[in-house]
Amino acid sequence: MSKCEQCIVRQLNSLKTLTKEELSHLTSCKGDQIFKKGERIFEEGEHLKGVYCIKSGVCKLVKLSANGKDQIVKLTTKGDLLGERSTLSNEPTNLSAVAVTDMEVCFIPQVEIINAVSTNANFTIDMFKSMGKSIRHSDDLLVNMSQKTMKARLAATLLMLEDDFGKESDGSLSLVLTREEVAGIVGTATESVIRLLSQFGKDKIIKLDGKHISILDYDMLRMVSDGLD
Amino acid sequence: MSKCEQCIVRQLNSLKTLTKEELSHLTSCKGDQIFKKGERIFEEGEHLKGVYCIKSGVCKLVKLSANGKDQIVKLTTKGDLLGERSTLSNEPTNLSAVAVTDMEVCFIPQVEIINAVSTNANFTIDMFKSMGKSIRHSDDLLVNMSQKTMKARLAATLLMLEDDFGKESDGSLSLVLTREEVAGIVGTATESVIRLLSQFGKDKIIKLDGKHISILDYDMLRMVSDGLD
DNA sequence: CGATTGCTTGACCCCCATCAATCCTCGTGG
DNA sequence: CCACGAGGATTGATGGGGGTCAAGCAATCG
Repeated sequence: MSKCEQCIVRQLNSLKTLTKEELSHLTSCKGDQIFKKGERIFEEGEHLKGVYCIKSGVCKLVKLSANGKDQIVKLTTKGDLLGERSTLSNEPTNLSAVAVTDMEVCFIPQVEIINAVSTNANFTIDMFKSMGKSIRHSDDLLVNMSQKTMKARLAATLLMLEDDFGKESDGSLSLVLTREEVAGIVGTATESVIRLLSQFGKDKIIKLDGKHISILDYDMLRMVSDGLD
Repeated sequence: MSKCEQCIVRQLNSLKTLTKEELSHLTSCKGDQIFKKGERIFEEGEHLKGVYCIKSGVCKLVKLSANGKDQIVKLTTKGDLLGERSTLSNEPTNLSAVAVTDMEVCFIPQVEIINAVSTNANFTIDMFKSMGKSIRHSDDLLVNMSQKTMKARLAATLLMLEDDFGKESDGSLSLVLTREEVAGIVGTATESVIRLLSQFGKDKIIKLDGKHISILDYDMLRMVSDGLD
């Protein structure tokens, strides 16, 4: 069981504002967990007993829509917290969390979070900031989803994937998703994703190598993402 | 200038957690403002100096998309706070606020809010709850926008309008919007809204009387909203 | 090495964005 | 009181986007 004081990941989220005392206490009460690719961390409607801090791996937050298809609302990774708002507002989650890759996470009990909020003003402010960012993210996404064409949405998604997860030395996107998962982000059918991707390939905007995707022409991709093509 | 202590509207939002002392202080430093239909309370990208508490009227929070069309992200009304998250996280707004009807609002300076957060734990918790609700709302909307057909989105919008704003004694929706505004919520062209509305009318699901809309068959409307028709 | 899961392509057709023209309605000024 | 203009509402025609079903292929795994 690793110590929170020495955890690098912690620097990436609101936990960075905790004092040494708070951290050492946290070490003693947190729990470490492993989730394998495809496993579910929690389920839509579940009542969470604390937050999860991601040490490694990638997780998708999904919501089942009326038509039975999963919509990926957000991808989270190293340093992100899961279930903060349910824990803080003491309400069931509205999303399910599913491991996209193998993951290491720390579980932090609700009491600790509530405690930190009521005694550490820095922590509170930081949580407000991160929730604010979350809302902004949702709003931006909302406008994208409702106003852009599928092509533009897919372009935006590819740019986002590179921005958030980087690329390998060969230039391909580090995070490898199934076509179905990409479709879940874009909000369309997998066939549409395939067709659009192959069109981008023909247009030399991206390069397809099996399931690996490399972006070749960033400017063009950005233009497509803005609907200017 | 009315007193905060006696303000009924305050009961509807996080300000209800303030103490008598905090309220009487608030009375002395808040500002009252009137906005006429169509006026803009604040603009996307603006740096807010505090939050607005809506005493009466309706306001739309909009975001300009790349294609130049306004997307309505949220409608707010009596008791809602505007600009909470920008004020708390000290960042520019990502949305513009425009009066849909004439409005009375109170302006509360940022200092007061920050102050309340750092001294009043109840206020903090309540703010977390309301921001949590806001995120949940955005997520739900996101799934609706990305997965549903226009018809289903419009049906969902009509149900939402009745839920949030009620109906008149004659059964018509209390909040009267232009077709263009409805289109801005649904995320489509005004012509599509018109065509879909008239189709709902023919199907006896709603009744159209000029710009006034009455819902006749709730069950059917809910089914359409779920894409089960 | 079968079987399940994911990928790809084709065909079909409906939904909806867009442009254009007309009608309606209401507020304003003469 | 009426004329007129502007913004909103409506209808039509048209074409492309993308949803859906079906079938075949590749890859991964027990």
